[in-house]
Amino acid sequence: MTTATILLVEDEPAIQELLAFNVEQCGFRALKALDAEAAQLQIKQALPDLILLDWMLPGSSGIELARRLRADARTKDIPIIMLTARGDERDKILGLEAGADDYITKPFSPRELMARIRAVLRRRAPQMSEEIVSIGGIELSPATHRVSANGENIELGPTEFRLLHFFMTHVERVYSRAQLLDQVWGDHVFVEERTVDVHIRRLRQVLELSGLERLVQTVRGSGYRFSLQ
Amino acid sequence: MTTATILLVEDEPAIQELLAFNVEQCGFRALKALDAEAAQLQIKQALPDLILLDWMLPGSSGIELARRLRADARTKDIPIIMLTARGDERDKILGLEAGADDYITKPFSPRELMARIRAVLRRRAPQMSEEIVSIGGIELSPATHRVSANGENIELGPTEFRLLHFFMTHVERVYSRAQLLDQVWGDHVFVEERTVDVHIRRLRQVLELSGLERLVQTVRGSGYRFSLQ
DNA sequence: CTGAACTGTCACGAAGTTGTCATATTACTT
DNA sequence: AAGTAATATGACAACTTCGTGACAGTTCAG
Repeated sequence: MTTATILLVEDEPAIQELLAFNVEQCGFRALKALDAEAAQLQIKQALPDLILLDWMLPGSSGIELARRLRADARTKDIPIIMLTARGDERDKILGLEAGADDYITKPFSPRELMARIRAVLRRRAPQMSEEIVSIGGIELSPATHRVSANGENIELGPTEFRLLHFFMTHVERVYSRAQLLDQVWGDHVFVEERTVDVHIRRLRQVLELSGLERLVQTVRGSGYRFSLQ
Repeated sequence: MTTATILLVEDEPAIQELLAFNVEQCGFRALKALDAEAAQLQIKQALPDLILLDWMLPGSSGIELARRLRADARTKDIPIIMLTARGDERDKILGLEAGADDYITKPFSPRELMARIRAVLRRRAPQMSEEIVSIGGIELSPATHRVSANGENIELGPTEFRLLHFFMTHVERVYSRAQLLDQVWGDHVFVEERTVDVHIRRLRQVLELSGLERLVQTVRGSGYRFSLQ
């Protein structure tokens, strides 16, 4: 779950600051744009995960920007939440028509804003894989978050679960500690490479408890490999 | 099947009366609301089987109301037929997008209106029949809003009921707090994720009182799972 | 109006998880 | 066989996540 980037398009600096504060408070990264042109540049470069768009912008209107974004294949899937003045029904309708995902009327509480942001991001979030991975007597189901070896249930911590899932879908190949950190932990985390060793050990321990040995193999000087023999 | 209740949301009293007359003539029960606010109150209390909604309302628009209803888990399955002025294509498109099930243009014949009402009710019928869900000794009947475990009756609050219903129809799979909020509370309900924990606890409490344990399981770091094992 | 039922939020402690280190063990080289 | 580099392991403190009881705001029937 990498931190989502949110672009704030708002011409009033004071409000923009407020938004940025709230957004960052909740652990998101905030980008800022004061008008539609600046916004478009930012969007092309940074491809934010969500756009918070004030409907009343100087020059090119917010609705215009929304239309343009929806027309471009690269940006048409970026969700938009629009900020509108209270009770401006026409704007709401036009906005939703132009492809906004949700709207919020000023003034709004930080809590409501955050709730809507999370709701929209959640709705866009990719579905978790439904597919059951099965290999060498081990069965792993991401949807139910269960692992079994020869029918017996296995208990795994979150990290060991992800690690095993990765290995089961990348059999036979050797991965360095750095690669495993990228793939299983995420490429943004700062963690000692040796930490991988520890989790490999924990995974081995649980697997051996179920009579499965030598599945995770050490390749001295290179990394680890998941293999059936 | 009990007589269906139909809510008429129409600001023009004369037209509302006409609608009520026609509806009641056909053996349905008619509720009335003159604006969106009154409508929302009625809906929450009476849970009508169908809503006949004029698109042009004073204050908060019909589209607004429709969206709100669709966002709330309790009301999202209530069918909506919208009344539009002749040939207002934009409204039709928006209306269907917002979740209306059908539309009818003014002026309309009573016969046409009734035909559409019956059609929509019929279409929803299979869902309304709400077969009893039964699993692992628990029986849940959406129609009567009752739950029993091994024959013994169980008392559940509305939210716990919906939560259990969802779990019973989605066994084994793990759901995050966010997903449960979407599915059980509704998309646009803004509630802290931890609130889910509290309702899970309340549900567990009641179930354990009936000798059913470990049905709702915690999957640390991921969410919750309903499972018989 | 009053009391009961229900809901959402919070604070706190309990329980589980994680990253890191020190030390032991192993594998390889010479 | 000894020396050295790489890996395994056990311990542990910091950190997250979860369970739980309390509580205040609402709704609603009587």
